[in-house]
Amino acid sequence: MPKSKTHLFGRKDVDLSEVCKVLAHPARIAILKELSKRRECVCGEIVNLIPLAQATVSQHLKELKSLGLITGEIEGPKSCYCIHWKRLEEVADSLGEFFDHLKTNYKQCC
Amino acid sequence: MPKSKTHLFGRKDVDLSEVCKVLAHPARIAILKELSKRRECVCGEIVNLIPLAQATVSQHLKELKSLGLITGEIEGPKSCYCIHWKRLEEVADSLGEFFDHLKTNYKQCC
DNA sequence: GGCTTTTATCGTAATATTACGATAATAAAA
DNA sequence: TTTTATTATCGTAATATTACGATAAAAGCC
Repeated sequence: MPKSKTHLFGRKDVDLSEVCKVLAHPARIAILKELSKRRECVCGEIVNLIPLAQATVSQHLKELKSLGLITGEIEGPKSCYCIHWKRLEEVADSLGEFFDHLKTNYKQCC
Repeated sequence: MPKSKTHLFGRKDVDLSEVCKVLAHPARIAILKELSKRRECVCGEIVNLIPLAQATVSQHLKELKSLGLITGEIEGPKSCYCIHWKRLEEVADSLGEFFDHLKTNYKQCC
């Protein structure tokens, strides 16, 4: 596509679309689900649970991290990824608010 | 990217990611907001409200339509797009359930 | 010190998305 | 019937995403 046009849209719309973009891949959905299941952040297993190459999983983890949905500390041969619950709540709320906002204008028309 | 790997993931994860993909563009967020404001589906205006070329807006509308979020009837020089509220509710619910599902596993760890 | 294990990053190819001009299609208006 | 207005579709270029092999980086173990 020629030049990106995101700057022509409102901050809120862009933010929301970026949240959705991060969630717009089954691997990232699956990673969030798996991470939520585990009490301890033994997350080396993530690579084995996701049917993609290690490098690819690492890339998906990075995107989740960039949105703040997960936190990760790596110590050499170990890593510790887990869900950043506070941020997850924020993200869930902003999506919820978006739908609620649409619904406040509900007027059946066709 | 080489071959798509979506078939390696569960149906639910894929469905949810596709919902998010459709919402992952500020123009489509803006279109939904604008459509929700209008009682009547006079939607030719949409093109003027979105800072993109007509062809591009039409393409975004098509994607929203493909997910069932909007309905559209075109009659020659007029069109009638509006929000498909029932479907919107479904989509909102599936996202809400996803976050709720994650939260049921909430265990603070780091 | 070298080895092992785990994860991140780099480079790169394949594919998907985004964007728009040009054009076709549609139905009403003149 | 010819014009006019509106919207969809086609073709195509630019850009973004996805995926992976290869390699680097980190920290513990021998």
